[in-house]
Amino acid sequence: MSNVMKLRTISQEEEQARASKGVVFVIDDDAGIRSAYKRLFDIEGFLCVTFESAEAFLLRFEEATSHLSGPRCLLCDISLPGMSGLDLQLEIQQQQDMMPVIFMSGVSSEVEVVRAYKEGGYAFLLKPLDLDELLDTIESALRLSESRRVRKQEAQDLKALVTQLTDREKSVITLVLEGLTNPQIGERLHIALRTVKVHRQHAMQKLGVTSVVELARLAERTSF
Amino acid sequence: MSNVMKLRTISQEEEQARASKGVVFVIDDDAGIRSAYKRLFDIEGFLCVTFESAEAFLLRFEEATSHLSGPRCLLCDISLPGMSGLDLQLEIQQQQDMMPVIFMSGVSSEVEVVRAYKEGGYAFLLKPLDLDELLDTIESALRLSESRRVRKQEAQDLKALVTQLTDREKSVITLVLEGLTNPQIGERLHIALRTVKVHRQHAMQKLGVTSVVELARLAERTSF
DNA sequence: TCGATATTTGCCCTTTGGGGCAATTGATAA
DNA sequence: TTATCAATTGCCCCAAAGGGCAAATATCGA
Repeated sequence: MSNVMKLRTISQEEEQARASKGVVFVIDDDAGIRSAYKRLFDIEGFLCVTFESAEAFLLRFEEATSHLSGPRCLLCDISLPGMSGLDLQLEIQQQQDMMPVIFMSGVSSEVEVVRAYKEGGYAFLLKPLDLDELLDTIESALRLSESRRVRKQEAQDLKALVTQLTDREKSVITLVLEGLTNPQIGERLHIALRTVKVHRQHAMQKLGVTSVVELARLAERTSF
Repeated sequence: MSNVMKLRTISQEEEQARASKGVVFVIDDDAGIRSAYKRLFDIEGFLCVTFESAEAFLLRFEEATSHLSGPRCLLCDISLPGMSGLDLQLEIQQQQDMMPVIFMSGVSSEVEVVRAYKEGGYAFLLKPLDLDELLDTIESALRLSESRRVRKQEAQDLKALVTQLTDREKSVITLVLEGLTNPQIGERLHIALRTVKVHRQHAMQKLGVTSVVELARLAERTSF
């Protein structure tokens, strides 16, 4: 393995390690400001990717970070040449990711601020920026992003489990969750007691639960 | 019953009916504006109570509406003589009620708007107000207030149920919720199987559930 | 001191739950 | 056409849940 390869490998690991702590996208049309933020967030241990415009962000942020996992947020100047921060925000809210957007601005009208919040902006920072406030905001935005991701992942996992069930198994489990006993379920579905037991058993196995309590807990977190 | 009494009774019923739809508190130092809002919200079927200052609101809103139940929100001009809308907002966030606060303002600096949102303001409306937007905002704030109330009520009810349980019953139920069987619980607590069953039975009765599934569901919504 | 409540346990009985073993039927994929 | 899988059911067995009846102890407020 060449030295270059070694370095590159280390860099990828480092990249993922940073991404795990948080990916901070920065959009600003001033190259100096971009590099200042990049330095700051690099020091803080985040992975920072900067863009010069909203259009550039939409085009490239996905390919730039799709191989990386971790919470993410966007720090965006509200007044940008081309697509504005507010319009970008609308785009982002449409995506499934819904990454929190933190706006910043030096010369904002109150109308812009109100619109930013109304359209789901996570925060609005006015220049001159307070460094501690900036970092606090970034961190809480990343926490929100992470908790959303976790919730979404859980929902997906559960959905995957449930789709493994056959129709019969699903209907049996549904009645179990309504509190019916096996004999009652048998009557309801016009099947023998033994059949109910088999379906119930299979379903419990597939769902990876060993007691009704676990089953109920799992069912609370999804919708059968 | 005198005619006056009759009228008063009807008025009280009407008052409660309106309160059930929603109580809208309005704070503005301009008497003309206050009465304009009052007329508007009266027409819309809400119960509207106006105040000329934040101080007056804090002093009198509770006695004025404590006998009435229903969702509530506050529509407040941000610039008021004396205590400002923002300071009032801080007070309100401390209360258990946490009624949503909608700010309005004609001449707001963006700093004020940002602070209002950061401190938990529900919305910010800029003058000139759009009537539809105002009503939409009021209604969604009232919905939020209502859902908070419902959630809180549920939590209280459940807590009341749980405190009815004796220590022994609680510990048995806890282990049931961990998925242990009665014999296992008996071993764990060093009590006879029959004793476990009795505690379990009593606890289920007190909690008003008839199956483990219901028990688990209930437990998901509380923290034992 | 007396009655109410909580805690405990034993005996006994019925209903449920869980599951092994075996067999049939129908559908679907290789 | 064959093999796999879902659905079905019967027989049998054991463990667990639910609960009636009765009784002993302990605590605690009236």
